[in-house]
Amino acid sequence: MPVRRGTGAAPRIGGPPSFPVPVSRPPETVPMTADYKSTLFLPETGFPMRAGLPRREPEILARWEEIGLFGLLREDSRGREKFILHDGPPYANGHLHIGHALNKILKDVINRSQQMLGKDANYVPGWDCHGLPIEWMIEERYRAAGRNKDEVPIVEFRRECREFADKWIDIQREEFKRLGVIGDWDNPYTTMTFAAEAQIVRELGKFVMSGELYRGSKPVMWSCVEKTALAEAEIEYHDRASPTIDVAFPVIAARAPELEGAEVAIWTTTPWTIPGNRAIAYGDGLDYRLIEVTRTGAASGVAPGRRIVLAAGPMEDALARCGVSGHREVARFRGADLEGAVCRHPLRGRGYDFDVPLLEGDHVTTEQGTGFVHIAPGHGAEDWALGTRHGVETPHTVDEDGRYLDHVPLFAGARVLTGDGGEGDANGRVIAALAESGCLLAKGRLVHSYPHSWRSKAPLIFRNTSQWFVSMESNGLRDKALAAIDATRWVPPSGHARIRGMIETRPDWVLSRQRAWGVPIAVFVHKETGEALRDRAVIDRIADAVEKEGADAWFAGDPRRFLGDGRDAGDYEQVFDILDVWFDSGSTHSFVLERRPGLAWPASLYLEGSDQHRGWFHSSLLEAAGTRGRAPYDAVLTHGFVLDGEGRKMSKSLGNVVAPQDVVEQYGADILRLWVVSADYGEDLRIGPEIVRRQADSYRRLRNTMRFLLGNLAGFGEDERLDPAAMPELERWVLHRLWEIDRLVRKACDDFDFHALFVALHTFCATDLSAFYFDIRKDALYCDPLNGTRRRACRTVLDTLFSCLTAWLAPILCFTTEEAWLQRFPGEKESVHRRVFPEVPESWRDDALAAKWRTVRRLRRVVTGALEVARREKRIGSSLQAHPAVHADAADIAALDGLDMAEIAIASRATLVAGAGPSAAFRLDDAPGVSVVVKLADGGRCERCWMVLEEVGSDPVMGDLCTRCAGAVAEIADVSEVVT
RNA sequence: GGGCCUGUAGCUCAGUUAGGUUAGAGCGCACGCCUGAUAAGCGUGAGGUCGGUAGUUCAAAUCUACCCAGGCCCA
Repeated sequence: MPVRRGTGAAPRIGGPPSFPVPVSRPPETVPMTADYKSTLFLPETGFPMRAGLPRREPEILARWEEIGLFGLLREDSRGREKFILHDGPPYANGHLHIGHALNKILKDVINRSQQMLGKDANYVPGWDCHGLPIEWMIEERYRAAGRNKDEVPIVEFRRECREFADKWIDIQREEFKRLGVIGDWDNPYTTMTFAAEAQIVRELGKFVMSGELYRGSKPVMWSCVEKTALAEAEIEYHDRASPTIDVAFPVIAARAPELEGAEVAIWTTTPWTIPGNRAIAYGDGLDYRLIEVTRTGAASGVAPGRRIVLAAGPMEDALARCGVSGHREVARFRGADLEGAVCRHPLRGRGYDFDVPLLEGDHVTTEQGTGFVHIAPGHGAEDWALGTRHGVETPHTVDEDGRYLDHVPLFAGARVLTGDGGEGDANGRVIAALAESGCLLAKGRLVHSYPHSWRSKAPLIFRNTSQWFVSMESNGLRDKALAAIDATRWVPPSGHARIRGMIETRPDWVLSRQRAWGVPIAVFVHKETGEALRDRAVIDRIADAVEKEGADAWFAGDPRRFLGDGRDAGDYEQVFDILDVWFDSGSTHSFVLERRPGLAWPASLYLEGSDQHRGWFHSSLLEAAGTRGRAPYDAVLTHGFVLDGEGRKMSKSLGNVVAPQDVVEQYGADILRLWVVSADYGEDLRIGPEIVRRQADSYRRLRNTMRFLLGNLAGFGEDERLDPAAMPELERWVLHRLWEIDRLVRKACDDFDFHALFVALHTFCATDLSAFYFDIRKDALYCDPLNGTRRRACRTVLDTLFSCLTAWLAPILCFTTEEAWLQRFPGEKESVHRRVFPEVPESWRDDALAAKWRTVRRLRRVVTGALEVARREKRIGSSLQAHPAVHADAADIAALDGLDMAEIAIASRATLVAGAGPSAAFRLDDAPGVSVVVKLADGGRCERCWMVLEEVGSDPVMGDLCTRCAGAVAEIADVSEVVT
């Protein structure tokens, strides 16, 4: 006779008081072979096993938007201690890449965790808007349309740049939101709002007022055709033939007496820079030789008897160039021996009557040339840096056309390059003059890689130009910045040394750019004195105008409105250079943290990739140290860079780029967020198809843990809750573990160590819960009488686990934990993110119990090992078929006092025996003294709980059940009768 | 070339600061069990010259030097 199934499937468990809905029929009529499944309390939940994150996450986002979650959080945490993570602004062009995703997810995890630690983590995202890349995009458009940028009014050009930035802000904002990043997305900050531009002007004004801003000069890559400076990215390198010369600089002073009357040889491919020469660089660790020429070839301009200093490495080549066929070595030197030596310029007596000092230069090599480098501070970046460091002047020698200025002796008016980029007469005239002076040792030609303009394709030169600087020394900026570094917490600590090294040696900050899209260096220069106008009122008038009209006010306005009465605009030059964009972003702390309600200065934390030691951390530090005497942050956290699965840099050409949008679309943002915390982001991170798949695996375990909790908490009510004191040890052990993990979670959040947090939680879910606690308690949850103490204790703990796990994982799995939380608590404005981490009472701590259960699990491992052998021998399948006998020393047996080893090992029965077991018993090497003999459990199988017990069959009515199950079924039947 | 950093099982990481038992974990993998968490759950197992070489030491993943590979920032 077929068993008639009940009207419902499994008993539904409703709200409190929780009792099941009726089962199929009264127990008396249940036949011996009944299907008891419907009498079990099996898990039930609408929380699906398959996440479907790509579809579900946008729904959750929409709900957050709808309830105004960010606003609710601000209300909830009003008055709490603030945690301000100040957002480093990404540049507003292009879609997000994986590095953006890493950065913003990390920030989000930190903000959410600080919020749940009980703080007010108000996060205002921002964008960096000014600068070259956007200018190029607009220029590119003009080119495509056949327009010339220079013919477009600057205000119109700037407007197009602004619109371009706006467009990308909108796109990136949506992409960031999709990652689950929560913040004030409706009111982000940008560097191009009028208020921001005005504040940047004010900040610059502080450097003007302090006198730290000064006009100096610096060589830049210059196109004589376009008459403009070019940025690195606008430069192409092509082969070009250049003249080469070896030039002798006579020594006029040196420590070593042998050097008297000797000459230092330099080699260069730019003869035209010799008029700009002001020093010679040598390498400290290099070997040098002083030689005397004894024989020369016919074509040589070098006479025997001349004494020349050269580096040992390139000496033979250099002498060959000079036609020297015989020489003798007079002396040997180390570079360091040349310290303090001075030469005269080879054109001395013809307008070049200054000394040429020998300086140590760490860029000097012996690969080419003579081992000495001619230093023209106006014509090379390294030359300028070395010269500036030693107080050597940087002369202006050529104008914007590439023509020697009038004050240049001998060569005024000569051209380095012609108007169309061709070779001018400067090189030839300089070479001729050197030959006349007798200092030309050799000349030749060389084809080498040389910079050219990307636009005109004409060769470029390094040309000295006027620029605006912030002095590192005049007002003690360097010292202030170094002190600020020492007062800041750097995570990881190596960041301290990294930025310190940079600040210690960096030259003055070049603030000016000859560009259009940026905040102007809003300064007036007195035409006669060359001094910047230092007048608080003028600066305020400019800033106020910018606040109302934007920075265009500076470009479009009449200077008289700023200068005020009593000054003649004709006396002043208005500076139209713009600020280095690093000054913009370095000032964000002032127009965001200081001026926005709800925020605070300084920031609790700045968090960016490690490249920002040179970038934003650096510029923010200098800006704030100069204007406020300290860093704008209390702590700085850096993360590494994202590499591909093999640890290589990602590039389009390698085809190894992982786009965050693709991961989100295929797996979901929670998977990407899991990836972030699964790695040690203090170092470089890898991502590739396999690594993403691994995250999906880890995710499944966490999701299923939550699903198990939800399923077994169906209908849980407060009246069912049990006090820990009344709980079995197993439950109290779980509470102890929660106490331990709570501590770990809070410490990990303090340390921003989410990898440790993730590992701890994942291992806890997999090892302690799924493989141990849940596995053991499934029997009680499914089979025990509905309100049995053991079952109530377990459900109470499951409730606590749910509370803790959803909170602890919420900063990471922001979507999944929300889904799980709402599954149980679907309130209108309910959100897991509005919670704080649950209070875990100290009373849950029980070290003695933990020690005891370490023993329990050690014994259990021997049992499971023994069961596996029995399984292999086909003696058992399910562990419930077994009856293990555990032999252990008396101390271990005593430790199990009051515990049921059968329950713990999921066997039907277990026996504990003190003493050594039989020699054939199963043992594990790492559990000495413990052995297990697996017997088969005697008795019949309970058709409900599947335990094999001798008592089965003893119930007169339900002969196929054990006593416990018979009672449970009877209880259900009683209740069902009441209900029906 | 310089500054900072990294290299431990297929993957992600502990362990290195203060050298000391057979180098651990989770995942993956293989095999098996269960079929009442089921595109789940449980168990067992395999898998590592600790980037390489040389050195210090009774003893090195751990300290030193050099080398190789990779990253960021400079040059």
